[in-house]
Amino acid sequence: MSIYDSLNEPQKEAVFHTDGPLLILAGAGSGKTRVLTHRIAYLIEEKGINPWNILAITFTNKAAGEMRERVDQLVGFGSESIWVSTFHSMCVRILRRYIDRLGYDTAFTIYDTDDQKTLMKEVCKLADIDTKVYKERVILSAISSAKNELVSPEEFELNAGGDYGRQKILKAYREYEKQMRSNNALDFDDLLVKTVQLFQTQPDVLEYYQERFRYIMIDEYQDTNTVQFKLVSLLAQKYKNLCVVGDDDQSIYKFRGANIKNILNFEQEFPDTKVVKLEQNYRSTGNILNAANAVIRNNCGRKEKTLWTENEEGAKIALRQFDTAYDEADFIAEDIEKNIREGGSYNDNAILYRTNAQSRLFEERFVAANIPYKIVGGINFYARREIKDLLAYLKTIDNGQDDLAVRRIINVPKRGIGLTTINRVQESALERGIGFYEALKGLDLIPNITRGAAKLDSFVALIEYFKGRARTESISDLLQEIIEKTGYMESLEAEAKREDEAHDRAENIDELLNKIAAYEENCEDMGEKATLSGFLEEVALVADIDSLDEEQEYVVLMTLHSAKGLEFPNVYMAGMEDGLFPSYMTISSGDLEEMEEERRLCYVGITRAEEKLTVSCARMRMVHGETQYNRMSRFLKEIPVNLLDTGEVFVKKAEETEKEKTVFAASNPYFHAKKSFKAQPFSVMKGAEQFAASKAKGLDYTVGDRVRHLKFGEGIVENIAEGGRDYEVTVEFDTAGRKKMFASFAKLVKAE
DNA sequence: CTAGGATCATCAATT
DNA sequence: ATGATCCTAG
Repeated sequence: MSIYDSLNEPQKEAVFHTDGPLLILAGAGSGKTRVLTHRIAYLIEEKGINPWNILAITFTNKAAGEMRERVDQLVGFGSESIWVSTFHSMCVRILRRYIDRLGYDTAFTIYDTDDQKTLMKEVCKLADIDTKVYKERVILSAISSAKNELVSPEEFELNAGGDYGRQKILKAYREYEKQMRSNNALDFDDLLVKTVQLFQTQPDVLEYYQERFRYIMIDEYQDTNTVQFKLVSLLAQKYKNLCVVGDDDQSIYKFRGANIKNILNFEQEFPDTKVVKLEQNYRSTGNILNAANAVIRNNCGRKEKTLWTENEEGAKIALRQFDTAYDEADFIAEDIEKNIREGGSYNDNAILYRTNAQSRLFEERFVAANIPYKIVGGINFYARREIKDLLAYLKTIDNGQDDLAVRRIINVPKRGIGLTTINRVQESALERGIGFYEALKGLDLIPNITRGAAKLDSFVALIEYFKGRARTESISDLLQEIIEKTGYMESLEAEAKREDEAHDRAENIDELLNKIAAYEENCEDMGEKATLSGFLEEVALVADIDSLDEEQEYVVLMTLHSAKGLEFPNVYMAGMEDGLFPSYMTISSGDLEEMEEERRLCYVGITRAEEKLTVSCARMRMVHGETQYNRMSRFLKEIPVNLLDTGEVFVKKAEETEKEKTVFAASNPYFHAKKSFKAQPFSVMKGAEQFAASKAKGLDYTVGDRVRHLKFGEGIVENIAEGGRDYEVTVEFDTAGRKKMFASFAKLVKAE
């Protein structure tokens, strides 16, 4: 009896195929983690591979930890020398060792999204870019896509051509790179890009890692992007022992640059690839699986496969529609309480939603009902103000080159150092080509600093003092001292606007101290030295999901994206409404591929459920402070009715919806209400469906056109929605504001 | 020059 | 509803 007997045939095939490229197409819940861990065990035990030569890449740190644990259980030894990590952590480890070859200091700092935005603001000022026209976010995402596609500023220039907007972005890209370099900082994308650059320019480094990683495994391969693919192919080039596991139906990170072609074209990229399909699902009941299959079937660009299961049919999928989002939250809270009364435990339940904002309603209900819960995602712990402030102190002490960090804390807590003074220092630093902190140390060289000088001096003295302490104290003690010496807690009290705010923030700081202590302890266990930079690096790469603990008794709330790779006995998918999921952006863009990505997300959600799935929607909800009226999500209509339990009240309505859609729509009081599509002249023009619809009816105007109304004057058509026997037209009038009207009554005329 | 208050825009998903 | 920018008083 060996550990491999419990595997099914295709699983065994995958485990025993150890040499050469291997593509495992693993449907949801088909036991891919089992395959990966058994494969590692097989490599070590049966093939005598040194664990040291194995690299496994997972999507989250949490998954990495679990994989190590499970290998440990199988093999009993050696798992600690397997390199299991995420792409980003792997790159950091490599870069800490070799990035000096690319002209960076190995003590580089990692910028998160907030830092990037702050820096971009700066960049736009320097490059004379109007952030009203080119938003920082937009520029940053353009740069990020460029990096993800391995497009350098030089190549970007070649592609930009004469396009004015592209030229602006190019300018920002150049300046951004320059600033990043002088701050000795890398953003998330850089971690990957620089590693690829390192491998491409330093053959000896590449050779070293190729030798080291003779067997490579990659999980969630469908969500890798172009850089990651490049990285992997460089590493695997020599031995070609590359095993990737993925499911094209679960690719949900296209917006982040994930390239589905990486999986669809794997066989072309790596000739002689063995392909194994895992189609037996062990996770979900028959009904849940059938619903998932029915939904995903509506997508075109996918590898054909159908999941099947030997599990029993199980309960039907509960579909509930409510008048308001409050009712929805009430129902779910009550339903969970009911489950608990019947002997269930909190951590069997998960609530999944499309946007983080939806968590608030549930949070309120749960607090009121005394239900323990944990919200994953939202504002990252390390993105909170108080945490970022304190980390900025640590960064300043650790790496004086990080201007952003220094500027963040120079007046926090308030020291009477204002913007003007900071700008003077900045200018002087720029002129002399040195860092901000360096400039601070040579104050006397800066003109026009008179009143501020004393304050700046004492700030520098404070930091220098801390630097001295950092050499002898532990990180925890250092942070404690920073908090005391700066009077940070007192300033929190003074700044707090809300009752409890200071208290909440203080709790977060305690949590930070705990995390530092845990890090120091962990280092001790591993026999490594706990360093400030080590801690800062760990901090930069943790995702909220990493803190999820299955043993803890709480209901988990998170976005559908975060739920990837997890499973729960009882799952609620909330807010299943057109406009929320799929989102307005997707609907109004008319982009088929985007819609398919949303559908995949829905598929991911459904397949998280083991025993019971509840899908729910509300007719009315507040979004961004205004009331929206939404219809049931189109994805729900793709689930066959015989798999659904619609509840007594709802049954009638569901039938009506099916048979007499128009009548139902017209009699629905909410139908006439406002559906606010925001004005999006460019994307709306692409709205092919809407365009076709309005044309078909013979309206002589369409979205984006200027029209004239008898009473309201001229305006722009923002939206044309089909409903009942008429079209509902939304017009933004120049003088009368936004109005919604029926086309047959409004008598709108196209104006030119 | 700095701090505090008022006004204004923005608002998917994540390492 | 929340965070950034503008404006004014000290």
